[in-house]
Amino acid sequence: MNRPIKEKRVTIHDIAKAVGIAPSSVSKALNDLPSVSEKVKTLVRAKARELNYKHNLSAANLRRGSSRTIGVIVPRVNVAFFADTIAGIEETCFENNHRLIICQSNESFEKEVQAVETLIQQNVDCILISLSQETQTVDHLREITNHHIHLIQFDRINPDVESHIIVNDNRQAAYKAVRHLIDEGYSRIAFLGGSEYLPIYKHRKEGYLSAIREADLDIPYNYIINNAVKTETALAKALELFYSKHPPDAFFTVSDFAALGVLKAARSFGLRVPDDLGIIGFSNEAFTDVTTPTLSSVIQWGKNLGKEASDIYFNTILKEKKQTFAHLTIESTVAARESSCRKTKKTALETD
Amino acid sequence: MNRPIKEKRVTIHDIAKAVGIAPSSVSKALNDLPSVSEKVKTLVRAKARELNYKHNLSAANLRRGSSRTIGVIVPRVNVAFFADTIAGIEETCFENNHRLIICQSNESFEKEVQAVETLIQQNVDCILISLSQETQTVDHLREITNHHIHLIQFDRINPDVESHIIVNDNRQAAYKAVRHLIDEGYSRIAFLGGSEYLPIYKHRKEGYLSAIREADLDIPYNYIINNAVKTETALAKALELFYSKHPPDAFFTVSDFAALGVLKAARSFGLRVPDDLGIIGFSNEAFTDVTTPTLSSVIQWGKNLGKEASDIYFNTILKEKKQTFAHLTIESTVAARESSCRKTKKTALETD
DNA sequence: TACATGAAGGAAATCGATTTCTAAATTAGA
DNA sequence: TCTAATTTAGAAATCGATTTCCTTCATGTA
Repeated sequence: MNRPIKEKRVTIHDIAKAVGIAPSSVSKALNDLPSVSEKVKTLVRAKARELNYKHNLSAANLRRGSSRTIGVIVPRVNVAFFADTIAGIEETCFENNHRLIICQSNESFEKEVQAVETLIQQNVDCILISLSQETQTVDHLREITNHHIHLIQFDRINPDVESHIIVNDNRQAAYKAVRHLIDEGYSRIAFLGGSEYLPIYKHRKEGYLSAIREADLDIPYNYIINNAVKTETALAKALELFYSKHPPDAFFTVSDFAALGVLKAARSFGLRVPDDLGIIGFSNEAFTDVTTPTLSSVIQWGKNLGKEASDIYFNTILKEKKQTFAHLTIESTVAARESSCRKTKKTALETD
Repeated sequence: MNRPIKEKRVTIHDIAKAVGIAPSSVSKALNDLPSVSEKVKTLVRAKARELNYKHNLSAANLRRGSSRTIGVIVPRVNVAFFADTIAGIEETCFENNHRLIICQSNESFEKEVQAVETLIQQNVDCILISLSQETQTVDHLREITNHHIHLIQFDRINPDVESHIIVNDNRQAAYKAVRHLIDEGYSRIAFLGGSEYLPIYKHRKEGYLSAIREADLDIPYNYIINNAVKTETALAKALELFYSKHPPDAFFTVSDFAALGVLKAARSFGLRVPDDLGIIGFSNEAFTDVTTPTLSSVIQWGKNLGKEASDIYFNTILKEKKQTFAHLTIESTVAARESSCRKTKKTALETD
């Protein structure tokens, strides 16, 4: 007798019929366009709520050609910096009534290409991307612009692709970190870097070198080590140096994980941190706060970067309709915690 | 002279024209349907690649009524457990050629409702959700099923809503954690819990109590403290107990952040961990590995849970078309690290 | 009074892929 | 050889919201 089963989705036609007007007017009312009276608008809005109408994005996208959705692709969502960046982007999107789709590349080139594909198919209006470590070619980024989707690269970028760009000032940040070590009286400062091919790591190395040169410090060639971003590699490399003829009295590492490795190495070798050895890492991972001693690091203000990045879309692109590409740089801050402060002693509870 | 500007998107009609067949055949070819010959299929696929055709999901969604996309809503993406869960879901989606949209509620009810709204509008086929701490009502979850979207609740669930459910065995996990403390010779075990209204915390408390009762331990009423999941609150509560007449000799906390607070409190009070005080937390956050001493915790196998959860959709719902609701439980594991092992001593480098 | 102006609403085309139904062509079977 | 069965391909309707014209009607102005 009763045959409920599959009621169809409520559409603007249903609202139109219920209110007694044309579907086109309903659409205009819901979009708050000027060519429909306030009276009709309130009527439509009320009926929409009553019928529990849900806007069908697929239909609107198809017609409009835009989705009021932006996509972001990051290597990993559970890395402090990217989590912060996403938080910033999210906030801006929310304010501007846009949706956000988050994709992870997991540092894999293949997944990154897949993610780009997905976002293009989803018809997003803008893609924010930070490249995976594996990424060497950029055809997939060109795809994005070919499809008339706005492209904003952040942090891990490739300058060969024309796009809006927003980065951290890695050179300057590294310089400040090393400067800080020097100010604390360290002079034999070793460097644990990343891949030479990624600009972020290259710049951190340059910052390190310029601080070293400026202070006129003498650094043995073996103090400069690439490809040591992980805890284990860093631990091994640090131990090697501790056993060498001229061991360093401080480490600047391009990742906090490496800094942790150095800390473990120091502990197992019997060095006191910060008295015998200074350590400063990079990125301000959550755990830097809970080690003993706490780890100094460089704060990248990811949330801020995320906001600025999405602002490029909402302001520069959408509102001002500028044709030129934005190119922004965010300054970082040194978080001097226990592991690098032997003059200006800090304790765990009062750090930062 | 040259007028590139805005070439239109390549559609199946373009392919159809180029190959010399009907658009409907192109669609069938691209979807690998049986009613079109192999010859045509290869022809179409080649031409599609050549023209750089991109499937328009909005159009397909609109027509099909489904999007081959699933949505997941979590309180936070940068919490170890949820990051793992997402990784698991992602893998399964990838294997099944579905897209994944990730949303964060940031533990806010309002944002959670917003996220649900977004996903309904995006026409996702299935929503996986873990509720925010603020969530008390569930009308928004009913919305999901009203729109004929499959609903799977995981971890932080509300049993009042009919849906597929997959949870961790929190009771059992807590029981095992406390049991472990008892086995290590602790007997005055305090409990730092969460909100009584969230099942996960309620269950952890029950597990704690059952282990205590089973061992016939005498626990003063003030050892059982709710709403202490954060580092600072835990630190304060722990200190209070240390100063009391009958201080505990161990803590079981429902979060690793709380465990960290206890550790800090112990340090500032001058207690040695694990000798004077045993500590075990919950969730196996990344930082538990790097504190001194390392923190024992409960591993929840989030990735596994994520896989099982999405399997419910791909297997139980899609393939088997079962009408009943799945109800799964995942077992957790105690990670006994330094902070709780005074009999079976562990060192930082050999843990786990 | 006659005309211009503008506001408010509607009809119909459109976005691009899918799907149903039909027709043609091929193969098999008797 | 002729009919039935089976492939293969195409025509056309469809999904739901948006948008571009129009039309109508009210208001203001000369």
